[in-house]
Amino acid sequence: MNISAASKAAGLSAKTARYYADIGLVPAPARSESGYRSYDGASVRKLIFVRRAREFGFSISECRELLGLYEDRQRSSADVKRIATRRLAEIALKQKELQSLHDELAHLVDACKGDDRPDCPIIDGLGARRAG
Amino acid sequence: MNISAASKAAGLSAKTARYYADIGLVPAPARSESGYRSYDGASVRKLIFVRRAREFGFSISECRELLGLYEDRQRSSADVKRIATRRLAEIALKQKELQSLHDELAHLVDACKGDDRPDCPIIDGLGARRAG
DNA sequence: GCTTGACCTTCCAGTAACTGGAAACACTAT
DNA sequence: ATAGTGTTTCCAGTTACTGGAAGGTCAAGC
Repeated sequence: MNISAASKAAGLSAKTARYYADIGLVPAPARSESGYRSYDGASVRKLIFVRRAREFGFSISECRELLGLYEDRQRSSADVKRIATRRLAEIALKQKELQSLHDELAHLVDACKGDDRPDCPIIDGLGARRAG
Repeated sequence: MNISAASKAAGLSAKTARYYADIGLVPAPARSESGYRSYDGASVRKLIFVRRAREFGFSISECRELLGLYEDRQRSSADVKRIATRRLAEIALKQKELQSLHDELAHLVDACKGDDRPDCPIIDGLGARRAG
């Protein structure tokens, strides 16, 4: 399996698959006689694993950790759960931030007439406050 | 007002204030005889405006646009509202994505016993799916 | 006058996670 | 033989800064 087929099967671009091997996130695949990368089922499964983990917002470094656990027959599910729980908390925090952002901006947008006059609560609201 | 005082008043680091002038987001401040940057009230207000806009998640390029409108006595509030509304839609989308991410990950975390055995629904859930 | 320390300057490099593109080689089909 | 696509490496660019080095400036204290 060449890199196009493999990355396509994993839902990644060839560039990204190459990149993941370059940075040592996944093992470097075998090479054909002419130097083409050659992927097997196991390598594709790892790429899928990484893609999914990235979609969940895990950083490359966390993906490295998770992939280590993915391959470790001796792993404890507690280790995995710890990482995922931390990530879950980050998501929850981001959600809260996004919510207050949304509310505040929606409030400004609501207050703005959106006509051809210059008076604009959005502009005023953006310039209003000092550091804090 | 030297750069420390100005950036502090605006809630930014000196590095960032320098950076904003370097990329032409805000006008380059005047210089003292010895070459120190010298900020006045108007420059500080612009820095505040940019900080607030950045906090709202507007990109540098959008900040450029907004700052243009901020300074434009002929602006129409409709122009501002258009940009803010677009941003609001992006936030709403991000919120939805984050929500489904949260639900999916929370589901996996719930299903994981978190003990010292290797069986782990989180790992399984990450590796499970093909591209899509 | 001199030193100390805080502040300022410029410039270069690095961050995260890729993405785009150039130049050259490989493979497949006609 | 040639065209077209796929692959290789390598370098640069993206976003929005941040860190750090090397050196100039300023105010205070002795």
